[in-house]
Amino acid sequence: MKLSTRARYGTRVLLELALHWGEGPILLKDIAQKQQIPLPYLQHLIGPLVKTGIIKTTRGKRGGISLLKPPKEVVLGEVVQLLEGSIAPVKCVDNPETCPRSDLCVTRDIWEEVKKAIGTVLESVTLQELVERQRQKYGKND
Amino acid sequence: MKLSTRARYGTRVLLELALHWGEGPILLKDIAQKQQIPLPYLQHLIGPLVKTGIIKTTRGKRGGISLLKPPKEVVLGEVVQLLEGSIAPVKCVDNPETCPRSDLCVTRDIWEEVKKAIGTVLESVTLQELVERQRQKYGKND
DNA sequence: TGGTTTGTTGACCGTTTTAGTCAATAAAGG
DNA sequence: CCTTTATTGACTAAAACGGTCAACAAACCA
Repeated sequence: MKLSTRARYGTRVLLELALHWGEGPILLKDIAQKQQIPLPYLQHLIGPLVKTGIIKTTRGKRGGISLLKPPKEVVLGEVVQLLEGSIAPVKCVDNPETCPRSDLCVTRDIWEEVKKAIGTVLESVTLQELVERQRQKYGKND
Repeated sequence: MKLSTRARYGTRVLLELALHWGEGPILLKDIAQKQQIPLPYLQHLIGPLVKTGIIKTTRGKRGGISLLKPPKEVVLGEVVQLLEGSIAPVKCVDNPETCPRSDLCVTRDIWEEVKKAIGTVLESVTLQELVERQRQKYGKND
């Protein structure tokens, strides 16, 4: 029932980008350092984020990565979903056909409710909200 | 973000016991067959359930395992918690000291909300309710 | 043009976790 | 004492996971 490091790191990366929204590309190296993520690992993390159009990358001098949408429009649900593959606590919730007992299994119904509950929380949080929460904790100082 | 097989099997085992509440011990072998769980695996599953007093075991002829409390009093939360170790989606929610950034990390706050949401669902379901749901799906026929 | 900066990709590795098995043991019943 | 049944511990195979390395590609700059 643990979230993968991919998803945890991924949200932190996007939070970092959201904090610097509007300031142009941020270096992977800097993100790695600020968020304490191994750089080579980070390099792989961003792949899916680019592919789905959440961030864009810029190469060469003064390059880096940056958000494609304003923080207000990026919801945590899609991010976790993307990096985690699925937020369902069991396979059969997303793919009933993987278990022959799916249609009559009452425990499956519970796992489905769990998935919904998780989804509700994650759909209700945007990067913008994370930024605001962070600013409240830290004060404006980065 | 997947539930372990331990937890999935475990709830099915308890459901099976709840369905036969009041009928005396049920053979591990029968449970294994009905719920399609490998018997040797099942043998290990029950260990923690016995230890925490959710079920009791009886050896020898006409032995097996049985619930210690009525199904109404067994809540899914404690079962999953027990078999899963924890329902927190990240370590730092249960043990803030495992991450130095815990007190200032806003993503951690979100994971905490996720944990609460999962907990709320699981605390709201008892074995008795699973039994009733199952009877509704199947009719009274086992 | 060529070199430097930066992201991109794919192959690879070591560890841990997980699901599952096997076999030896212990208790209860008949 | 023999059979039935649960208990325990050692063990294994496979997958997942976190992480690294190195070769490559694009953008920029001089």
